[in-house]
Amino acid sequence: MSLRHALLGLLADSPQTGYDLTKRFDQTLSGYAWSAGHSQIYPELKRMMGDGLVGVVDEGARGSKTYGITDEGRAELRRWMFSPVGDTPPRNEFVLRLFMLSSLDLADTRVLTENMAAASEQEVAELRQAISDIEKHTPADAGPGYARFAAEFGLRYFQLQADWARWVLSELEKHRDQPDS
Amino acid sequence: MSLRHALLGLLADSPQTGYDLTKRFDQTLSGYAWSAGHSQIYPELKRMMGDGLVGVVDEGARGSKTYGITDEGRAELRRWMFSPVGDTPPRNEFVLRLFMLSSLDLADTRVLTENMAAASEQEVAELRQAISDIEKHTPADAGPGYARFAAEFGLRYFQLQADWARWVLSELEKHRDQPDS
DNA sequence: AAGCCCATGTAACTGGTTACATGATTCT
DNA sequence: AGAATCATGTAACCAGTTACATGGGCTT
Repeated sequence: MSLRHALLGLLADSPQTGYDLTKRFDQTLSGYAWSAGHSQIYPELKRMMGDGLVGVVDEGARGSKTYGITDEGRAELRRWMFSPVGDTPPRNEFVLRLFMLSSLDLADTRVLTENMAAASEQEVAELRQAISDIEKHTPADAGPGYARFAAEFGLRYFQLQADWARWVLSELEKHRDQPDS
Repeated sequence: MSLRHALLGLLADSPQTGYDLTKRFDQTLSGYAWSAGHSQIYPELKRMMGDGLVGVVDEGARGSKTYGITDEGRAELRRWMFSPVGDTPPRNEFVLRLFMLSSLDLADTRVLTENMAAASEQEVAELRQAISDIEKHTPADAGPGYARFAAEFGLRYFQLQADWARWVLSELEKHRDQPDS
């Protein structure tokens, strides 16, 4: 049940409403980590309150409830962070396609791989821009930048996709004389 | 509905039974692409036959049915391969944890990051071994090795995780004088 | 004959998505 | 006044997991 721990992690940073949490999922996690809609988040927050992991720390306008993490919640989050990974099976459509490349003929494979490389390079460029923006607005003596860490991971990930696709193209090039092997 | 396309991709390689397909998911795809159990695969194959994407090409012992991809199935697979990615949301527990690092104190962050680096390095070593085994048994004049492409991706992916984790540790080191920022 | 692997299926349940529904506040 | 955004919720549905169930064929 990773949704629960994702919510605990976000609330560990600062207390937030279900609405805020929905946006955070959309903006920061849904890229390559996890995703959830509000219809899943609101009921889960209630259940987590029942389990003592979070509490309502404030009620504002429009019936909004601000949830905060409890000590018990923090302990549970830490326990999860240190537990072995591996339970939830991965779902990565990009990688799935890459495993299926062999179902195409050579010409299609080249076109598709070229597309993948270009798309990944596009994402690299955007992330590089975003990171340099972050760094411009961060004083040199600030503490460790966790948002920066995540962005760096994303950058390296897309760079990997691009490099890998270019490498596949070069391997395919070696076989251009035997088009049907 | 990626399960359907994963099955089409596997059947495009060669006709197989539901049982075979279940094993292929386990052995090759469940690492970082996709996963599915037999209880999901058997009904889906039936539905796909209803939709004309696959057909039973052989019936063997123990009531086994060997499915093969149809022309219609091949066309659908190709259509999917060239369609924009992005529909199915990612689920990657490792990356989720990495986004949650900031919820730990500095000492815990160091220990956990060190663990992540070591685990990834272990996987790199195993994959490197597997790849060199593959290459030993492949004649130099063989066609493009798609299994090799996938393994290469895996290798680079775990190498990325390891490198990133080591980089985070070095960044944290820069801040060891301000333990609570 | 016993044990293992092959082989297929269904049922109950859980997690996740889409659609429906409502209303308050803020901005223009 | 109208539109956009804030804010929460439920219901129906779909995808995926776990558990239950059965039996044939192969090896020792």
